[in-house]
Amino acid sequence: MAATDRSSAGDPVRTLTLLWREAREPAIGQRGPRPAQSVDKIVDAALALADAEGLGVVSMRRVAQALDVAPMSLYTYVPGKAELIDLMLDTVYARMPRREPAGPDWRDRVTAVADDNRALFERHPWLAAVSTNRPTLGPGAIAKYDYELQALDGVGLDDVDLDAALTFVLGFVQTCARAAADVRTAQQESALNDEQWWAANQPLLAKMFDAERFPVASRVGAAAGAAHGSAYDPEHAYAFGLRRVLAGLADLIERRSDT
Amino acid sequence: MAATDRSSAGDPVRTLTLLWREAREPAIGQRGPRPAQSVDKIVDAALALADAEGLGVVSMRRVAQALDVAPMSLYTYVPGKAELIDLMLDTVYARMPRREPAGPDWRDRVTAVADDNRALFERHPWLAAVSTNRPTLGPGAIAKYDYELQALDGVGLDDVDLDAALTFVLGFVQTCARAAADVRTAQQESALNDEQWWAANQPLLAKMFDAERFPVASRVGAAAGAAHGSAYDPEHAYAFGLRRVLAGLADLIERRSDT
DNA sequence: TCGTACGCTGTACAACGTACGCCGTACAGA
DNA sequence: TCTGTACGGCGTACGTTGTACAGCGTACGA
Repeated sequence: MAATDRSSAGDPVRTLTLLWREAREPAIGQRGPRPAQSVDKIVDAALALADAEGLGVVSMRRVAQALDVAPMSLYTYVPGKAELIDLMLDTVYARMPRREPAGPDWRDRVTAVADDNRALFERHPWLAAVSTNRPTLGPGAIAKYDYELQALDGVGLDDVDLDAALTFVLGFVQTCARAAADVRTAQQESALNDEQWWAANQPLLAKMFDAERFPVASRVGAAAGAAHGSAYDPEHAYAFGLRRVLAGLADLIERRSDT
Repeated sequence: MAATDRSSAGDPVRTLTLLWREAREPAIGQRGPRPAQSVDKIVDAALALADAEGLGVVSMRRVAQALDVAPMSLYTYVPGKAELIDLMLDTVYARMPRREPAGPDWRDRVTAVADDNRALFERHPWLAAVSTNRPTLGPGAIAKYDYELQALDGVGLDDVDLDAALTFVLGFVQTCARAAADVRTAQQESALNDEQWWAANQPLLAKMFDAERFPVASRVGAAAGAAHGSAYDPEHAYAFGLRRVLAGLADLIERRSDT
């Protein structure tokens, strides 16, 4: 299988029991050598590797090497790489801070949720590269869900809207984080600074910002580029977007005027 | 290089000239055999493959096979797979419909932009699997940018906010599309129907929806699951989110009361 | 003490992107 | 018309990935 870095393939029941650390399936008698590793050790090693060098270097061989173990030994504990990534995800979810509610104003509480999630993506940049964040339904994900729902609980939304509102907020943060990560990697892998880039693309830039073919794009693109110092400013996008998100939710919470 | 399915590595100048179909670098004399393929033929073949069978089967070998050509021949026209994906992206952007403005109300115009983008992700499901949508700055991307900006031009936003607002809308649609794609693939690869899944996970479900440990999650999760018939309903998430997005933008456009 | 369950691992396979160098074609210049 | 050479095409090979499989040795249950 040529799996891209996606989570969770294979038997979903097996994945779930693993996430909840339910009894492993042999485990009847305790014959044979005692396990020298553990699921947690493997997940921690993979996490350390991903945090330090990115998801790209997280291969089964590399994780095994970090544990001083043969690559195939990992498969004694984990069904495959997809499940390992699921475990990594659930682990960082479980370790997120669970503060006291940020205040009586739901806006402050939602802002805190958004900021915490943004910080999560900053602490673990590889999160933005995991293609699927499909709810793993592990203990960490559910604890996170429970905690974050509380920020919006009691403001008068029914439960269905409550769930949708949280999904909306988290989706926004994720999009921002991914965009920010894209900018970072783009900057890293092109060894060009801005000046060199503009010089090298001089002839094309005229076409790109052709005010006749693309009147609005050339005008707005120039203005945005000048304001941010580059084509995309993650910080500004987050600040702007969060205000829109809060205003959008306010319309639902404080007015309830639309369906 | 262990590239995941991401776009654009290598020399960005080369990528840009390719996107704009600028003169290829040899092309001084016209010696040697005439090219039997072309960039466009290759991109079209890759697009057909991706549309039909997903991004996972788009390998250089497979694209070459579709063109009845040896794998390495593709490298005569395209520097590598990353650039090929950039070209695929820009091509589908270029082919998006460019309608007349949807009406005098900016809400209708923004809704049309969102719907068109959602349709794009539905027509090309592999788009959701491309990890990076970093602006390729190809002709298609710029034409799309120019066209979509017009939906929000003239409503009283300054250019910087205009750019940010569009980014905000498109980010929302992208998040929805990715989530929807995740649901689809999850359903496909687990051959379990809902009933079997619930039966198999019976013992774990009690823990997962433990009303003592996770009071809010269990309550809201149950309500949302019952309302949608599953854990996540892409259609509902899109409808809900789009209303929030419009309300969030309205707060900026019609009130301009916050910074 | 012995059988066996089970942890561990070496080897191997299929698939990937792509570097390298050869082959043959067909035009530019003579 | 002839020839040198630029260039399209591609066969081979390398390094990397996830992981199937079979064998080996350990340490507990009986």
